[in-house]
Amino acid sequence: MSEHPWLVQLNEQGYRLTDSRRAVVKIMAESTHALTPIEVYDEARSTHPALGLVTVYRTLEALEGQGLIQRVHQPHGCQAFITAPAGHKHLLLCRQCGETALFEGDDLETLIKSIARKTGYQITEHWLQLFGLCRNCKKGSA
Amino acid sequence: MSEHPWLVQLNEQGYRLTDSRRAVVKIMAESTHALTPIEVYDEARSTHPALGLVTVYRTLEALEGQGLIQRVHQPHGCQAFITAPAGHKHLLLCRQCGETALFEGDDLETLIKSIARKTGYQITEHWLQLFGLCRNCKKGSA
DNA sequence: TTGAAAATGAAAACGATTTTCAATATCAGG
DNA sequence: CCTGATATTGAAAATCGTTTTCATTTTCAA
Repeated sequence: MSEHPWLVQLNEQGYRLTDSRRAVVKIMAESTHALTPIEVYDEARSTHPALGLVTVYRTLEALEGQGLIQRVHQPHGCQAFITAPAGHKHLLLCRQCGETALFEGDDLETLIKSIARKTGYQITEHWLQLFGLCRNCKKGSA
Repeated sequence: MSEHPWLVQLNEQGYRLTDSRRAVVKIMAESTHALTPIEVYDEARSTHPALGLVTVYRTLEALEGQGLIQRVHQPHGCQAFITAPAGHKHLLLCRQCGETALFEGDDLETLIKSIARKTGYQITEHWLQLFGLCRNCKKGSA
């Protein structure tokens, strides 16, 4: 049985591989939507009914620590997670169905440098996130 | 006694003016840092010791509803509020002292249009936030 | 001045997250 | 393949931030 790359990475970092972790990783790695701990819990129990919510929290924490998932901030709450993009990408979220898309955004360099000059701040990090309607939801609401 | 503009606005919207609201408004309107409900509570009680935390929550909710304050999202939490800027501005936060600065950022139009074209999303809102060190904290850590 | 209605603060309820802990599962070494 | 040290688990309890409930107080229009 060959393990998912995330499990391999966790294992290399000293984490043991358990069915609970496998169940959580499967759900998170395959989702195109941001999922809250409870949502992960509910979905993952279809594979592994004995799973506890506590373990979901702990596994999400480990995955976040490894940079494999990231927290998503939204107007309605900030508990949901998605797969972390490789490289520096920004997030685009559908307000209706929650689908996420990613885009490169480093045209920001110029803007950021100019802000740094104007404000005297040394800027170390930036968050850019867009909200809207995905292709599908756009049709539905037209 | 002439009231703070925020209180005038609340009053015009049908809210009654109370000492509790005056205390919360005073703290929020004068702060240059993002404040959590508990921080507002603690600071406001120096003026009005009888203040209850519940009333802080309710007043912050009213102020947010009026667009006078806004929630700030940070890596460590998303419960803090700051004065809402007039017009569309973006946020710059000092990671060390929490001081906030604002800047205009509508050079984003081009970027946003291009993302919309590429992804098929209809983009309705954007969040841009920068983190770094303010002029003062930069010195301290050098 | 008065009284209806809004607002208050204390306490209880609530939901999400964390901690505690005894039982279980993993996996390196024999 | 066993075995055992130890990481991991899930249930329950604890905790934290926030919301609701409710009897009392305050505001403000009449």
